[in-house]
Amino acid sequence: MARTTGSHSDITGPKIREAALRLFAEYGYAAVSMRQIASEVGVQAGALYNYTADKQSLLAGLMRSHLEDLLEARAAEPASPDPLARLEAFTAFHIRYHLERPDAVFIAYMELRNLSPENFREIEGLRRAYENELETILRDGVAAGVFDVADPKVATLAVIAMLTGVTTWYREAGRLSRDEVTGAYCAMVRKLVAAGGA
Amino acid sequence: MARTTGSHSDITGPKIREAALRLFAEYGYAAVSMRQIASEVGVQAGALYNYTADKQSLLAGLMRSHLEDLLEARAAEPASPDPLARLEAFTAFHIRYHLERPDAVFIAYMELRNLSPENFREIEGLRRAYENELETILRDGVAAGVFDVADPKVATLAVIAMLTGVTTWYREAGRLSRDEVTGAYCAMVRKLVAAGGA
DNA sequence: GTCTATATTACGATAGAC
DNA sequence: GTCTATCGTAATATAGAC
Repeated sequence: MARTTGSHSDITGPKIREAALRLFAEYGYAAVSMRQIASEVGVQAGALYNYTADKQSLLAGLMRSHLEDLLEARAAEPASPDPLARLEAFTAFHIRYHLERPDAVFIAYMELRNLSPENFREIEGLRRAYENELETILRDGVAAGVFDVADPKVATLAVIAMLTGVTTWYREAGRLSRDEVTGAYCAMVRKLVAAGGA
Repeated sequence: MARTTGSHSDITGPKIREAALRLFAEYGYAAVSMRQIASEVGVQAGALYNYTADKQSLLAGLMRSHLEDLLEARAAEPASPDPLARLEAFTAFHIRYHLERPDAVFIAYMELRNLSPENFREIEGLRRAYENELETILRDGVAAGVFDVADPKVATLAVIAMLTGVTTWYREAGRLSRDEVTGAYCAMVRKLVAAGGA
């Protein structure tokens, strides 16, 4: 199929999203201008509006994609009847997935206040769905008698905060490898929820 | 002592800092204008520059004060020779102090990237000093044989992330009181670091 | 689909009167 | 110490040519 001269819609769209992701993560949504994004992509600012209604939609789209991808990737993980195995799998998955997408993670946690109310509700719903994955594991483990968790909701938030915190300090060139970090966190999470004699 | 008409330096300064703290926490440093801050205080924008060299200094000052106050309050807490008692005290202190200052906490964690390089280094040093408080407790407990922590540095960051995460979800009108939340986190932290038979 | 040009609005910071 | 007024710059978003 012949293309109109200067028609790059199939690559410009993703490039805009990549540039926005990187710049929002580095400088913050409010501090990044549409001109900066356009400059990074190699087009003029006006051209961005062929791909997004406004700056707000660009941000919301990035956050929505991140959380939808997260839920999808999580759903694709193999399940297990054993709560402890599921907990370890969740922990390893969470750390791996988040360390691989530091920019998206950063934005999804830091730019919530820059969402419009409707967008905020939607994004919060997706986050809640993800948290429910862990909460269900904890409740199942308690019901099976293998976990000792006084308040599964609080424990869920505590564990996710702990795990996500890795993204704030982990460096590829640092003292520990990803596997070592994952192992350390798996051990801590296991102790945190362990029943009596564990 | 007689005052010049319109002289309010002794109250305007703090009011500016309070307004900036609140607005930065709600909308983000980059999204808040000097005019907004001035309007909240009840003065014109130009008057702010009698109290701060520029917007950046205003932010750095808020973060410095927060972390210095945190370290000071922590130092004023009674010590104990027992690592477990010190750990519980640290946990309770951290949660209480952070829940009492949600705006300052939010800014200190979210606006790091908006600091100039020199200011960033200073603020990071203060944060590191606070983290060292917990790391020392963990190392002492390991040395005493009452804690089982494979990597005290990682455990320190994990615990602090877990504890600070409370500020993102705790609501005064929520299901749990501060004491209940503190109790829940103390129990989780205790299990997280516990040695064998604990 | 991208460009240039621009409408409109707002920003941080400063100068000088009072 | 605060005001009014303003300088110089940059923001989001749109219009119309190509």
